[in-house]
Amino acid sequence: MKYKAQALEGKWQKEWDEAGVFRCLDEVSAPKYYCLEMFPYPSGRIHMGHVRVYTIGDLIARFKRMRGFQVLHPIGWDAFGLPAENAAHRHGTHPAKWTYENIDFMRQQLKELGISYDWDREFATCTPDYYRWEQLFFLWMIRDGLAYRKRASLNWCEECQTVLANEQVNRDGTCFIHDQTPVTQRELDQWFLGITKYADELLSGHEELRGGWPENILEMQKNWIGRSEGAEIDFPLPGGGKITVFTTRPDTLYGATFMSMAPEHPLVMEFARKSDREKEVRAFVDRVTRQDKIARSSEEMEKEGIFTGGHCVNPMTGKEIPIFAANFVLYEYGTGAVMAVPAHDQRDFEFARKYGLPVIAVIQPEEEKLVAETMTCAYEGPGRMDGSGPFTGQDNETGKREITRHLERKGIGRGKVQFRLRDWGVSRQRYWGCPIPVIHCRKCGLVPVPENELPVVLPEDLPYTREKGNPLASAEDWVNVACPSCGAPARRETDTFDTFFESSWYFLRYVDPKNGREPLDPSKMRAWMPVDQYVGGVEHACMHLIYARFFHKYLRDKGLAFGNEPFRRLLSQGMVCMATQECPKHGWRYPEEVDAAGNCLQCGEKVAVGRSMKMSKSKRNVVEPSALVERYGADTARLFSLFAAPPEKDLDWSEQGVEGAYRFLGRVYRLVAQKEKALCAAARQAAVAGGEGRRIRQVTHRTLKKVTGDIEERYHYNTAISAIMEMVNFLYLVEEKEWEAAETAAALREAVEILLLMLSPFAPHVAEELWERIGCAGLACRQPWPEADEELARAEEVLVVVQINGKLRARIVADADVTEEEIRAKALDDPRVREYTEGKTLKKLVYVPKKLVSIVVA
RNA sequence: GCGAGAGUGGCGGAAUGGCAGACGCGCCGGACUUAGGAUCCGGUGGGCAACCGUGAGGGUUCAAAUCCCUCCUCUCGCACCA
Repeated sequence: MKYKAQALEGKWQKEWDEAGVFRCLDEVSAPKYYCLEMFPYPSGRIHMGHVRVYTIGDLIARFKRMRGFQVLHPIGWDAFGLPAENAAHRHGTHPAKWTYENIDFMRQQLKELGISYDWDREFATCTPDYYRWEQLFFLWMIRDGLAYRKRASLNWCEECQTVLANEQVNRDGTCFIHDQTPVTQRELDQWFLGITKYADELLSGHEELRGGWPENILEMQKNWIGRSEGAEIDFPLPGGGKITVFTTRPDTLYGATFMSMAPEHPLVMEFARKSDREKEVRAFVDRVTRQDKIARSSEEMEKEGIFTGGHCVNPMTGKEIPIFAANFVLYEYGTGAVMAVPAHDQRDFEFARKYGLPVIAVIQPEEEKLVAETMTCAYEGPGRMDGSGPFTGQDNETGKREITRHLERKGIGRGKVQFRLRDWGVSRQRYWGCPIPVIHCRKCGLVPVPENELPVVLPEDLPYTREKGNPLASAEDWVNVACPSCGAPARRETDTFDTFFESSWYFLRYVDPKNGREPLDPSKMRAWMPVDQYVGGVEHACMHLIYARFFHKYLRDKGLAFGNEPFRRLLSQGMVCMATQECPKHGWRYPEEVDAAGNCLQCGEKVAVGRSMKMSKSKRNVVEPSALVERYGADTARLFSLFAAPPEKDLDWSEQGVEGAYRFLGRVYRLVAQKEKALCAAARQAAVAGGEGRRIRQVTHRTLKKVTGDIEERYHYNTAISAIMEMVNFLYLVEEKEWEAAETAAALREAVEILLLMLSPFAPHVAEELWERIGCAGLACRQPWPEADEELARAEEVLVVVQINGKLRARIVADADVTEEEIRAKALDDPRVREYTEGKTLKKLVYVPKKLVSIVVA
């Protein structure tokens, strides 16, 4: 009679596996549904964040299967990446070994959770069978001019003799391994992908996604892409040549009194050298380039600059203006130089006041007249053009267009749409990644590896040491090759791809994961894409999701993908959080290092309970999924994850909440087990009945309608579960005799069957077990989702509340088909209402059908 | 700093302009029991009450947790972590 999750879960996982119920076949007539969760990085073990995403995805997959869809629900491993190298560095384990062992362990953990994956489609991105195709895509991209080389600056540690990721740089600018060594910037040639060519389409594609994607994600992407309209303007240099700037305010051109350049801009040092200011300018540039880029763009950051010694000419006024290097100008954005209009840009204003540069107001607002000398801040709003030659008097929006036209006619400027989005740097100076299929030849330069020589396989048998940077560089057998073009000795590129490369197309490969002839089979792509539901963390809002959309568009242009957008719907789930515990002597404590009374098990001191934060090993506020499954079973872990919060919100982990979920499943189990005999004896067809039978059926169908809507339309699984709980509470209160009487027993059998089917996507193992116990044929997870009987689900009575002057004063029960007149009369006649309205004038009466009557009296 | 979110009982949450607190946890009481940290049943925002209550303050409305403005606090992302 007792609910024993463990034995029962193993049994059903085996049954599902043997029946192959989750294998997704290509040739089926049912409509397709592609449900995908963001694949995991094989970091070692599953964490609660994984449990949450995969449970949400599985709920959707199982639900859609019951809804009659042929569901594709795959899983794989995002298996290249930095942690494998860090592990190698720390523990001496080879990245490949570490990765494959982690995959084996985590696969087992996912299987224990009973997630309904088609395991036949599993792959790891670190295998040549997968990455060979992205090497091919890259060769295409080179040919299409979408991949190109550019110098870019990188974090460099002299001690490691290698490039560092941002996360490997300490806050104080030192190396994460050698905390005495300052990280410097070093310029290297890198591969870039021209994602900005798709910038406009990535933005306009939002129209297609609207409705299926959360609005906040679209907003974040929009800001990330950062489209802004303006103009490029050439400022001639007195000695010949020019500097081009991008501005969104061509209307303020007459007010440009100096120019600011990014300290990294090569012209900065050139000007300095020519004017003997090299020393002081160099000092400034060195200091600023060491500053944190985020801090540098902050508005609060002190605006700093230095005169470079150079001048250029304002093309409208013909005046020479000085050129400064300034800490707030970013080299990556626009042209790395901006015209400074202190009267109409706050940053320029602060800068001009600080360095005593002229301020000229060229836009006048409606209400007041700006005088440069008395301005205390920049005026950035609209107005009329002033001191702007022939444009004076125009409205500034007209002025933007007119000045741009004028510049275009004279050939010294042009209208330009600028994006904040930058081209994607994909080179990584690392070992554990996909080799970039290029060969460096002395004579021929960069030579792409010929397609028929792909894949360039990453040698996994290299001894891995951190000592000399990327081990690929010293793998002589691998690095030294004959140039494919001239046959002379040449060297392979030793950089590997950014791991976002792999995650940008894995969802396409799942459709046809074993295809050895081609990366993607067009007919299968047409059949299965797009992904109908994508589930993943909000932290991927910009980078992964934009890269993946970009890849899909490129592959569409190559005729391999179809449609414009790969993910029709997106659900971005919140984080899993838990309270932290801190011992005054031993610091952060794992939950199992604290006793029931809240004392540290090591020293007995009282631990301080901190506020709930994202689960992380560093704070030790983590719960091991395996321990949870061992203790309560997978169904409890799943049910709690779905019940504790709606999917898009952060979830607070609570041991007691888990306990509650477990208790609920026990309650369902006992209910069915206790009534097993009566249920098996009951008729299989619930009749349209009156009395108690009808009441039972009403509860059943109302619950079914609510649960269906919560899953299908609202994506609120927590309220779906609470509705199921309410139904179980109701069934517990049904009297013994009703389980026996024929008519009510049939209604109760129907209730229990529907209950188990509703429970099946949430807690599939226990649902399966009980489904079998009450003598139902087949697997619960293969049954069609039941249809709610609208007639039974409909409310027969409505509760109308009466407000008087905004305060709730009475409640009225009426038939569901009540008319407005009836309810008005009934409301005004109610004794409680009369008490408040007696002797007063009725000023207003609002009736919200079947919900509320609002009376205003004076 | 910029961008995106969140803030409701003792706790997780429910209610998306219309009964604030569904459901669960915790707590209190009862039943059963040799026993209960099992199970089943009931109660549970505050206040004696009028009433008061959704981070703070203002506004719109017959009606605001929900819409608008100002502010506070917290979380996530910011391009080499995935």
